Amino acid sequence: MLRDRYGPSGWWPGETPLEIAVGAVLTQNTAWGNVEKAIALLQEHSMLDVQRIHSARPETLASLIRPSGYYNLKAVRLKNLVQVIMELSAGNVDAFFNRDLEDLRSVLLGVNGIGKETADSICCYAAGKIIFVVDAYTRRILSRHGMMEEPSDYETIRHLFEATLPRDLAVYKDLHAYLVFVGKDFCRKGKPKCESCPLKGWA
DNA sequence: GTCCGGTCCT
DNA sequence: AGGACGGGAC
Repeated sequence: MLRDRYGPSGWWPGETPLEIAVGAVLTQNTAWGNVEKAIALLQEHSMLDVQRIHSARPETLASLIRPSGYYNLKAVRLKNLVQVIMELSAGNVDAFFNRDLEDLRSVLLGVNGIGKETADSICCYAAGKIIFVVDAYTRRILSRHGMMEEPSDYETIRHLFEATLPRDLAVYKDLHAYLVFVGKDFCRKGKPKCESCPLKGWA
């Protein structure tokens, strides 16, 4: 239903794996529009770079990513992320992502400030690994359609999708993107627009 | 005033 | 379990 409605999603927005990973951290509990401003500022200051982020003062980084909110917290989180890229791959982003999914995921989860959703977003969209990303929209949509016992564990929901979906990276990328589209535009927290929702009639 | 593509700490 | 982090858009 969602593919018919939306077509290829083109997700994740971002030109490079590093930009995608940075975006994944910056968008934590934050509207994407604000993240775009922050990423644009990083680019304008040539700061979308592992070495630059690594050597930047947290306050400098924070001032650039200010529009994305939680800027002091996220500045440290970005530095934590590039720190592990420096340590494990000498700052080589491609090399860092070129490891087994299990390995990459556990390394990312070991970074302070990167939880499951952020780790899986990076694995899927920056590293191209087949892993399904669960977020607040996913939970809300499943819940409202009576497809989920509440509260459901992150891993339980992830495995629910992974047990059913074809092992196709494009499908994984697109479905999560579609759920975000539906979550933003229809299955909103406040006033859901069920009548015009693409998932009207689904369960 | 509410909500946002969470996560960590107490 | 509850609180902190926070600017920007509607």
